[in-house]
Amino acid sequence: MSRSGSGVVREYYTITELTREFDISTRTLRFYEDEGLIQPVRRGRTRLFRPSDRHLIRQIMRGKRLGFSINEIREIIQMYKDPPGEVGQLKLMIKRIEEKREDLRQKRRDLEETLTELDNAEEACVERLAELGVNT
Amino acid sequence: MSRSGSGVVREYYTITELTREFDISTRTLRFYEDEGLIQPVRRGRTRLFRPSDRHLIRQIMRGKRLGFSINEIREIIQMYKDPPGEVGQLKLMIKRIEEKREDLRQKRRDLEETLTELDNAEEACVERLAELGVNT
DNA sequence: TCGGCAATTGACTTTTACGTAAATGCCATG
DNA sequence: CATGGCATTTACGTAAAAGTCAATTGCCGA
Repeated sequence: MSRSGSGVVREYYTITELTREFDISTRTLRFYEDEGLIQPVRRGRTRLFRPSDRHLIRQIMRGKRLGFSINEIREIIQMYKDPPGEVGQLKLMIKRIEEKREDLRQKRRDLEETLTELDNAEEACVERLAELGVNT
Repeated sequence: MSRSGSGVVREYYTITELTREFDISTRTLRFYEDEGLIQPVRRGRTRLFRPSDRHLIRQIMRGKRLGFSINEIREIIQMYKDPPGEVGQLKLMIKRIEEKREDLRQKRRDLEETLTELDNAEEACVERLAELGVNT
């Protein structure tokens, strides 16, 4: 049972569909292709994006929100891919993954600290409002 | 007891001390001053950074690691400051803080997802190593 | 007073991540 | 078959966030 046709999972997405879904421009998607982050197939000159491309775009957007550069995102995407066959490569990959995770853990610490400080700032505002006799 | 002099809390830091501590250039600190993020006092033309400036720089670096732009960092720093006196301003401030917190919560979700995927990627590598009969 | 080093200033350059415009292709529809 | 509507390619533009470089300038100890 191959489940091809008009099922839940689309075969292909057009570039405009994806620009709408992710709220980015066609220029940006073409840029990501130039950068080697995605490789949509072609029908003639027209790009056809598969679900795997769509998933990659999702990961790219996530990386962007976290403040990673295109190069860093490229590295992270590499890590998601199938592990290499050679032992040295595998060990290197594990090392890189561990580094990136340490990076993310630092970001998490930064994030929690910032959230805490914003908590305090908001509370100070609320208290100030209370002092002014404002019924929230 | 004013605790001035060679105590634990320094009165002033020089620009080079801070460039070493935070691993940034003097150009960068001057840039932040131009941008109004810090206001070191002057002795003659020389900048003297107080502990409060140092703390601000710490916050700036945190914001940078989280991928915030200079403008966003400026906004966040504003939020840490003393709350305004006027009710309308206070309510606006609270709204802005809540928005920024939502932003940070999104980042946290992105972060956890990315960490999870890197976990899986690393595990796949480790398994592959095991398959190859490598004793970790 | 002089040498030297640290700090400042200002101008110019660089990198990243796209935006924008112009010219053209492809194709369905009336 | 002309028209509209996306798509594509190529080329140049740009804003943010510094980096780099050169020319002072201030200050401190000998």
